[in-house]
Amino acid sequence: MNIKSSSEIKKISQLLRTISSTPRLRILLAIGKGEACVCHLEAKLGLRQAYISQHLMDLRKGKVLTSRREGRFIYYRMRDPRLLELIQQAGVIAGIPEPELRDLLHNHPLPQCCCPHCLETIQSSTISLDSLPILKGSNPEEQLG
Amino acid sequence: MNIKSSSEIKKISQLLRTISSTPRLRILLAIGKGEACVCHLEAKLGLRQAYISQHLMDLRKGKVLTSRREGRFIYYRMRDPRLLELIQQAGVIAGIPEPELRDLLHNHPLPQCCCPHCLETIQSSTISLDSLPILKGSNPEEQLG
DNA sequence: TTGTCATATTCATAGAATTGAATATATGCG
DNA sequence: CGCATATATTCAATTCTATGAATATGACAA
Repeated sequence: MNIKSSSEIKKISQLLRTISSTPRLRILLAIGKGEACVCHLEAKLGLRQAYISQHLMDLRKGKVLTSRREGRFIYYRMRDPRLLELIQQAGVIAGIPEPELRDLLHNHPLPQCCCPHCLETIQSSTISLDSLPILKGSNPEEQLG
Repeated sequence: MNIKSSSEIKKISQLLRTISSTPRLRILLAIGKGEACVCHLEAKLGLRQAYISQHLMDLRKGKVLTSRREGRFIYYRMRDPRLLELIQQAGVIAGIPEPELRDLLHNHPLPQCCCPHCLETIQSSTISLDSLPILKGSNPEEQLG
């Protein structure tokens, strides 16, 4: 649109715009430094699958995330881990106090997820299996491996 | 909208959204670590005054800029200078090479501007006055002090 | 092949952001 | 005061973006 609006500025603009939406920020914080599959994010964020997939598509198009298939599951991770620091710095500038910020960036365990990664986490964590919420139409063998 | 979308995430989201628009990014880069008045930005960016003022209003509402009046001029500056580093870091993550990034962040002199600050800069700079572009309806005495 | 599970895609639309045009305010000067 | 300059505000129209609903794809198992 503007002659002087260089392609470099457009790149920065696109990156910031891509990560600035609330659901996408939540997805990025949920992925953190590791990996997450869609069902993981679904369980963690309480959003519908199709909705999450749409935002994951945006994040892929915006070169923010990469994906990797493993059987039926697709795992997403940051293309550049420095992005997490950028978000953190944005939080600092936005005036969020340290404790809240730390909490945002900390990844709590995820008993509601059914993917292999999370099952491992649950088995090796100190969370009592009795405290797990009941999954709708769930199959105990699948849930607990 | 989403129960789990905390107010902290909304703050980060709002900050990023505010700075992510191309014209606003350009304004922020033009201000840099210093101050700038509207006419300065107008000259530097080649955008209309009302348009710039609109975005400055957004940036003020988004707590990104503060303003200070000095006579007829109003000078804007970053509320938090770390924001410039954030933008720079976004540039790095967006894959902009160092030289281009350095150029984006570097503030070139501004002969087209008429505010007292710029007149000082021109007078103390090594730029030949003969090379200055002619302002429409300009008054040489005002231009050169 | 049929079925099921995990995930992706398409489409329609409500709502938000961007922008242009016109106009208003505020300061300083003569 | 009346005028010029610097900046702000309002309003309407267009253009994006976000979201929901429905459906499609792709892998695996029986």
